[in-house]
Amino acid sequence: MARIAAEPLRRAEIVQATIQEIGLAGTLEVTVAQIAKRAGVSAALAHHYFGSKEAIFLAAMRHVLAIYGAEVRGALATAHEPRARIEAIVRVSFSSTNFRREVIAAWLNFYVLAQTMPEARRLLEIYRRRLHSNLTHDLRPLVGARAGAVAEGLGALIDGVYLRQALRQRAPDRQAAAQLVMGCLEAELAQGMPA
Amino acid sequence: MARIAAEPLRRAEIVQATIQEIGLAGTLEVTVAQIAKRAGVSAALAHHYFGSKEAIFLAAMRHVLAIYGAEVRGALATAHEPRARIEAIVRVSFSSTNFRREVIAAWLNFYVLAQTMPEARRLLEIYRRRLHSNLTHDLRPLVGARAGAVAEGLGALIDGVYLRQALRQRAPDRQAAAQLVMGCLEAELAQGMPA
DNA sequence: GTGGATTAATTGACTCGTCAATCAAGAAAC
DNA sequence: GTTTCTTGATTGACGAGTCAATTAATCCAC
Repeated sequence: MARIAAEPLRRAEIVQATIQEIGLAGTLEVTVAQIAKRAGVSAALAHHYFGSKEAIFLAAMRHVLAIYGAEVRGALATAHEPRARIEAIVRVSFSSTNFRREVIAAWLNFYVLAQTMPEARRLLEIYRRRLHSNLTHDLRPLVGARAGAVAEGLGALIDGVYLRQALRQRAPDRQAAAQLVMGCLEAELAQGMPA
Repeated sequence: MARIAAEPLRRAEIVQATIQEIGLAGTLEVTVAQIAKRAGVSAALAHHYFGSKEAIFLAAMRHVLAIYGAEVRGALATAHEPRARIEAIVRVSFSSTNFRREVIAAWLNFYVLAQTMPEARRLLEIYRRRLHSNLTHDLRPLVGARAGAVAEGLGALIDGVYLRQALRQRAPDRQAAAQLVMGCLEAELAQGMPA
């Protein structure tokens, strides 16, 4: 062996730098050199560890999705009432970790990435399905057969709020964003079970 | 003078080709050569008429927004009841002209474009503001002071449905999409005026 | 009408920059 | 002295934008 394991550290640094660069540029048109520079390494090293630019993007995506997933799991672990669980998911979606400039820009660009990279599409599909499944599960006791449709709506709404935030110049207003989705949830819950 | 005016025709063809290429690629990473080839002209001609790739993208964007705007105006012209007007806007948003593969992909990428091009951002802002204004106007008599918030929600939801459709492989289901948004609208209207 | 003059339309070939990916070699740990 | 870590230099491809040249329609003077 030689040296302490630098690989995991470097990989993490490069992934972080990738998210930051995408956030700063607002685009996937970021060069490996830029990413590497921000990570404090050479472009060659980034290629050495990841093999390709695509792989770097995928790693960044996995990271963002992993963080989100972990937070959701954490929040759900301590919420037991259906209503509270749904609110927990919404709150995590607009937490300070996830609902911030770079990450929002990253999400937007991941959707673009998914247009050309099957693996990226697959990752987003997993996120979408899990969100849908979580929401449906806890909506069932509240709105019965409408659970699926309402879950679909909430999911789309969350994505829409992200998309629109990407357009804004101002810093994300987590409170307002969460409130907006909660309002819609409120209205749907008031509808109750289907007639 | 010389020849019949070919310029407007060519411009339109190039704009069409641009939307198609973006739709096909799912990305803004399309070459001017590709666009020109699809339009049946040389890349040099595209540059001649538009000056730059950015200008081509902006023209494509203006075209998509103009079509959408025109359809909305048309639909609103024959709807007078608030409820009918709101439904008209939703229906247009998921009309066969707007809610189809290429145009959806184009929208997604226009959001990315807006991250770097102020003019693109401006155009999307105008779309957003007009939608918000239209919805708020007709929501006022139905939900009173909540009109603004509900309009914001509906707008975000529509954008979200577009975003999610961009991820799907299947052809867009206009009926289902419109139904989803209508369902949310329904729930919000049932809430009525704020207490 | 007719034949240049004028002007728009159109393009192939070229330039110049950029960037992903490679490689061979150097530095540093153990 | 072996292995990992790291990089500068290089390559090869690609693509936006330019330009000079060609084509062809229309006008006008006669």
